[in-house]
Amino acid sequence: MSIRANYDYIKSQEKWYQYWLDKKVFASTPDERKAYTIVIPPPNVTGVLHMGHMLNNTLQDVLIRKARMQGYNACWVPGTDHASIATEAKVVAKLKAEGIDKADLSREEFLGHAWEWTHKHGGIILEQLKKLGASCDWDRTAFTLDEVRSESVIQVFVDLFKKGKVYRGYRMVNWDPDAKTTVSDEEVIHKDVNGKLYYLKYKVEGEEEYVTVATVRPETIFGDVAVCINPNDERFKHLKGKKVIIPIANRAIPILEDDYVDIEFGTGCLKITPAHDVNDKAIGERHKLDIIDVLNDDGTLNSYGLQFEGLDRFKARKEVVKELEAISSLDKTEDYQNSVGTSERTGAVIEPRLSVQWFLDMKELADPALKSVMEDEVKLIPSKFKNTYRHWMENVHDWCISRQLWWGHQIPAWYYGQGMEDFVVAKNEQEALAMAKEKTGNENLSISDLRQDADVLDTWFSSWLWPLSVFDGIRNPKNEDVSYYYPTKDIITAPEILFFWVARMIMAGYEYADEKPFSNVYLTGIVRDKQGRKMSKQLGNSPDPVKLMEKYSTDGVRVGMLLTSPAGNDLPFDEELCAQGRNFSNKIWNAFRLTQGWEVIDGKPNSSAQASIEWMEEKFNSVIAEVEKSFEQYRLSEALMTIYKFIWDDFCSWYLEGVKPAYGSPIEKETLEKTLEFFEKITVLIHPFMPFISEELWQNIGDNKEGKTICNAAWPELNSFNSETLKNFEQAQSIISGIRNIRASKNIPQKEKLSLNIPSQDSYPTSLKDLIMNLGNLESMEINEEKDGIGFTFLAGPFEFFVPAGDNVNVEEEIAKLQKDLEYQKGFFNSVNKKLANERFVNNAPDAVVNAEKQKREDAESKIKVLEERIAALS
RNA sequence: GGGCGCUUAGCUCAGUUGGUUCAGAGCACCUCGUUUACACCGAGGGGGUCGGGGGUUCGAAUCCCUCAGCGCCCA
Repeated sequence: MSIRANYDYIKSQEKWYQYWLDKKVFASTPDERKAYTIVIPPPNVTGVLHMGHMLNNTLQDVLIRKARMQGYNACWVPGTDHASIATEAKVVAKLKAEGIDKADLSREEFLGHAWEWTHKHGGIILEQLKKLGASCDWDRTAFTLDEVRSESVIQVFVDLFKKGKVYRGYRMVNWDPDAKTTVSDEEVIHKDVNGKLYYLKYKVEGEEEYVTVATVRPETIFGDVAVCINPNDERFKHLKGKKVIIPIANRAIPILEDDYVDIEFGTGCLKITPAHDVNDKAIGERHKLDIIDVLNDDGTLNSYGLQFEGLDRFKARKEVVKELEAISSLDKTEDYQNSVGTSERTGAVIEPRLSVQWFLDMKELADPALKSVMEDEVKLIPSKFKNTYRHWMENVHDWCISRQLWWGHQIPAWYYGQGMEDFVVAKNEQEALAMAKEKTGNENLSISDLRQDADVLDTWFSSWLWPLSVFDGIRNPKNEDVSYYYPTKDIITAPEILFFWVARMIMAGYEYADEKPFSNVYLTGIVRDKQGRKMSKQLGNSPDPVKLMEKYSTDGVRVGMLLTSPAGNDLPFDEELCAQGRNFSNKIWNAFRLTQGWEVIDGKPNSSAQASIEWMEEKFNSVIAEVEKSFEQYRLSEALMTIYKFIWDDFCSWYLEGVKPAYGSPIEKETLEKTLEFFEKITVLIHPFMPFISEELWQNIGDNKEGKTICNAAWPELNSFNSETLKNFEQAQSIISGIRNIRASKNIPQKEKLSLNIPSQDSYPTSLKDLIMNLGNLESMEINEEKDGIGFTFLAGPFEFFVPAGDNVNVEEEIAKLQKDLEYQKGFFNSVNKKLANERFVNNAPDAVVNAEKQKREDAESKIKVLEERIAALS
């Protein structure tokens, strides 16, 4: 292979991804192995990759690649979401730009445009996922609006209707006047805004008196049907049974009494507008009041708004206030902070509106879904989300599932008359006709008498079936795939859609498979910019992940994102992180380069190399143990950091330096073989995180790689390790560091060989002598307690080492340094001593703790002695 | 308004049941180095009264109370 000083990642990435596709490495079919399944959170079909996807899909890829190497039958199912409201909005905007108005199109024509748009943009995001190395089983790519998924959705709707859980109701819903559709409670974002509270005067009919009501929405006075007071309110007793006149409208409405009215709040007098407020509607029902809706679909006032008809509600508000002022019906205006619901999708202010919609009764569905999370049958990671989850599930509302859109699954309900109950729900037209005939007893009904509901279902009504529907488990329960792959293992998603999606998938899982959909829910954070702002298209603060991958390599960006993203925490993104990832990649590349540049001779490892090899065996196993522990807890950042430090510090800085032959000298064959063996294991270790460079190197280590891939290489097994070996090596490391420290602080050149006097045979592991001499660049290392000469001392463990150093020594400086050290040790000794003198400590603390303190005291004592002797010798 | 969570080095975060290894890691920073894999580098180093106050305990970053600031969810 060519050995460039920098890794050529662009070529490598293309080459290996294609290789994996050609070899069908990611394809999965049921077999005798255990399955490890992840279904992708389907991105919007017409979307493009953003940083959130990058993070989310890298995490999935790490998990699935590791599982694959561990011998599981790993299956990561990709797919896309039709994203009803978002896609329809995009298509409408696109048509508008071309001068076409949606209202002028038939449903079929519009859907034609929508499909065209989908086909044009649909593949983009999946191709981008390939660029980031996603090891999905592409043969299984699913779409929420394809045939299998659509039929599944319809089947579930029909089934839930039969079970009485899906129903049609005239209810207050959240109306998005921009998209002209309802949205679910979960899609409404409440924002605090500074508004005004208007005090309006309503004249009492036949009297010269006025009552004052406070409202934030004066434009709704046209929908008023009553004014309400608390029955216990003494101030208004005399008005009972009278009527008031709505200003401008000049319509008389009754004064009613209801406990709901808070005597303390506002004026104690409440206007009742059942069409535009949930609470008003409840009062209206109690008093059997009319409902007057004053708004059109698009948020403008209708004919009830009289001269304000056609004005948008906010414009109308201003005009109405002006008019009220002009006719002296405005008492006063106050600043008022209130909460306003806005649409998650369009940002429009949501209007509460009464209309006939389809709902799903959630109560029974929620029970098993709540239980499974509370009992960790389905684990939330991090678990702090359990509380939020429980709160939501215990207060779950019925789900409004109909949307006044065309792009989506059309509701399978057919109407045959004008009555509220004149409809049937069926899988298709034929069945509907048969049912309608039976229901009406009218055998003469024909298809043309049926009219299908024009609305489509909420997008989440298809996504909630995803873990089952991707395996066709709704239409064909117990089919081979679903039996094998379901329940899936992990789902990786953002906390924002915990309720939209995760909770509902759990419900659907229990309802349709009698089993949880996944075992672990890994909740990622939000990717933010340096100023902590959420990355968004509008702000333009989101880097293009594809460009980043081109600049820093895919592996580099993956590492950069993973290094700083513990589950549930936001990720303050910084390009520097990608640079760190790229640097790491380059470090590994060059370590490999080193191993390829040596001349090789037959032979056994020299003593320094032998010591390094023995240590590396144990170190590797201890690292595996640590990594495995992190993975168990889904602490992927931690696992990666452990590997990062292991490779950079332990393998490159210590091991390779330990086995590296002197310049120009050859390496023993066995040492090189061992080294490459370790290297191969290291490529395996980093593969889940850095799929490309690991494959590139793995292919070049050892023989018989023809046609094979690291993707299927065995993940290292968990072995025990000898901690004595590790401890000995650490002692050698601190001796070497001591020597290096002296060199650095005394300006002794790296090349100048030094001698080392060691206090005793026990002060260091003898098998590591040559390693110490090698890495410390020593010419001799002798047991010699004589430290009276001129030189420097340092402590490694409890032992004192001495470096004779002739001319380099500044005696006064040295004594001052030793004095400072001595003072510290004395202080430390005193504090430990004080602790041990405390009877209550000695009596209450566990023996291990007390003994440790005693050991500390002993060590300090001997250090003090050593330092004092040394000072005396120098003085 | 109700509920939940967070506050540890300049930044991002670890810190399991209070006690060996408890004040840590990575990055950033400083010093030195044109060494023979890598300057996308090496060796070495500095930096925190663990948000404030109080309490429990022989002992608190860790448990309790309280105050302050921040964030999330719900209405």
